[in-house]
Amino acid sequence: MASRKSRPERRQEPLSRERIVAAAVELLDTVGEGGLTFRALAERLATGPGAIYWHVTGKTELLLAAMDAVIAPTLAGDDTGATPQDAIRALALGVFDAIDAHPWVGTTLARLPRTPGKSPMLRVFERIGRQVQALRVPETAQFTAASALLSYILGVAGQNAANTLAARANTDRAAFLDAVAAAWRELDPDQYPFTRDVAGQLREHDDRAEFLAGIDLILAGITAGRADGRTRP
Amino acid sequence: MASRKSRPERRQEPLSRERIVAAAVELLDTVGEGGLTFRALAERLATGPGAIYWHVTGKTELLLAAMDAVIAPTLAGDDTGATPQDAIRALALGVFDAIDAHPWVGTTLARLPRTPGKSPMLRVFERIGRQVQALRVPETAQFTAASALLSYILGVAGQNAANTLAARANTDRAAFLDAVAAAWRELDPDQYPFTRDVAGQLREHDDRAEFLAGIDLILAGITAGRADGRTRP
DNA sequence: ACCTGAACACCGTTCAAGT
DNA sequence: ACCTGAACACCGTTCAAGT
Repeated sequence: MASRKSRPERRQEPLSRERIVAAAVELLDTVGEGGLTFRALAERLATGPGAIYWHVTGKTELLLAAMDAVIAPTLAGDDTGATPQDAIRALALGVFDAIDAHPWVGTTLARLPRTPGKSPMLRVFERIGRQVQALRVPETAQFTAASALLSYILGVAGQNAANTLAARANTDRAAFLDAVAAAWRELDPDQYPFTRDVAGQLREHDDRAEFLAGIDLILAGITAGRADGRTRP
Repeated sequence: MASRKSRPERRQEPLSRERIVAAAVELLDTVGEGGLTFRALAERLATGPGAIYWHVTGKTELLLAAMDAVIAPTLAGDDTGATPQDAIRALALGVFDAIDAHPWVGTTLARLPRTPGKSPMLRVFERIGRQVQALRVPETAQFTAASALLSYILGVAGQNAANTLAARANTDRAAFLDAVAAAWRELDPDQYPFTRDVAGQLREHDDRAEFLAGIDLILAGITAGRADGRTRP
């Protein structure tokens, strides 16, 4: 239809919000949160740092846009057909995997200032909420249930991202977990009896499975006592 | 017993880790995370920035120490006498209140690199874990249960801290919640039906009560199906 | 042993000047 | 309208030099 240059020359592509955000994600994935710099970004886009400010108001907006670019695609799936529980599990795993692949999302989430209502996490909240409604949770309890699920997801995301980054800084994940387990076992038995007890479980533990088990715990709490009857007749 | 100057002259007090950490907490409380600067800290302590490095290895260690100074006192309480559920609620509320009073703790938590095993949150994990054991959770499920509770607490803490900071930046909390609710109500009904539905509940909602309700949800999940009998006989 | 403060190698952001 | 890049006002951290 429309005419197209057969060889688009990379250097002359005009700057745009999308190109900037894409470059930011790439930079964040490659060199981490500390590597996202207006100077580095400008160099990658073959301009000066000032040019970026024409398309983006500042670093905060850039980070929000980068997060959204990573999170939004994981919510593209269709929930029809699955049970609400399974839809929530799938949703949660999608966010988990996205943050596992882009740890900077997890560590950035907590730090960003809340513009009223507009956050990449609102998409997740909405999707969870719809499934909570499908679970037939009473209206007054829906907000609590959806918030609890989202908070848990964000909490794990942050922890897991921090661990991923720490593991990356050291050698690999297995070695890192071993180091943590070893450190736990050397704790003062009077002060840390429980932590020492469970240190052994750290080695063969699967972050993803553990995450899902926590989701199931909350789901069980949400639906507790209204399945086949109440505990007190 | 030992002789003591009656008027300790403030200016000559020697520098020490404790004084540095105390000044850091004060600075963080007063001017926020962005306000903690080695230069500002040095000025408050009447020295040069270099002096601080003699007592502290860098900014990360300083932040960890500041967090620990705020969190550790909230765990001083004694759990004997209370039910495990109540002990966990008290513990969780202590952390919640500490982070509510010092929002920078919540936003800092996720970002800090994990030194193997040594984190201010390990204290919380240990305390939760002991109560999970007291709940008679099977050994293989203890780690999952304690982790889920901790992750939820951290997730809420981060969210709440971000909200507190956003509210502080705007006018007050009530006005901020109103602004969020208004923004939610203006969302596209096709894309955000649930969020629009619950926007009304945001106004009379109590963060602390909501937090506790989430804890109870997880506790219910942890103890589900083993109180007065199983759902399937 | 502990402190000082200038200096180094960076930041985010702004803004006159260009096209 | 959009881009350039020097300049401003900062950072964390280091380190020779002092006491």
